[in-house]
Amino acid sequence: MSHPPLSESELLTAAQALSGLTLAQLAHDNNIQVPETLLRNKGWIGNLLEIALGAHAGSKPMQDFPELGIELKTIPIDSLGKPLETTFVCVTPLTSISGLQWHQSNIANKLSKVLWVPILSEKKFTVGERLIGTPFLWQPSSYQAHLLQQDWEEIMELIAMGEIDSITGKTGQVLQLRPKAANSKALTDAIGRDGQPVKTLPRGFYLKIPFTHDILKQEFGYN
DNA sequence: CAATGATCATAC
DNA sequence: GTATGATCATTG
Repeated sequence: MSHPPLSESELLTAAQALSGLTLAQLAHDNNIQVPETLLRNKGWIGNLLEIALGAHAGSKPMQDFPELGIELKTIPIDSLGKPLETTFVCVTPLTSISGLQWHQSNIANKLSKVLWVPILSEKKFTVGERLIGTPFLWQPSSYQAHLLQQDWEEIMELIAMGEIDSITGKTGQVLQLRPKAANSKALTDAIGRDGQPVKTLPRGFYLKIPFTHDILKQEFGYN
């Protein structure tokens, strides 16, 4: 598919039609070469699915399918359906954040509706051998939304108070703040302990594995 | 061996 | 550098 889907059902149907395909098959269908490893192609799977589903290509801070209000996320899983990695959501704003509310944040918008595409990515598989699982649409339950908002507010409060360096990957129940940069020497503006401008490592919001695991269990059940 | 911290490619 | 797509790899 080279055009954007016109409706939610069209998108879901197109995505589910990919279920069972290997990444090599999908890559071939889209005239894309399969890398031997993801070491230098970390976003390859996500990009492949974007192309296959006609997602809005671009580097703007918005959903993949803005007209449908849907964000596309691939998620690597093992044979038991457990996520193998955390899920990156978006870059975290570190300045001009006073008064920013959860409901107007980029992360809340992106997580308001997600098309999850599980990829069976066990280590014994080459990239091309990995299998596309069953895609499904998800919207956070009131409880999940509450957990996300709580973590977001805790983290953003610390950032606003100039305590970003006290935040680690352990902060938060379902959401975490971690580096999101080219390397550990990258610098961006943030708020210092006395409210003064300081330089720090760019950060991003990630969904912790137990949280995304729960989403998958909720969809597919245990076992 | 899970989880946190570090890193890779690309467009602009 | 920022924003897109994430996974790598060292640490505990």
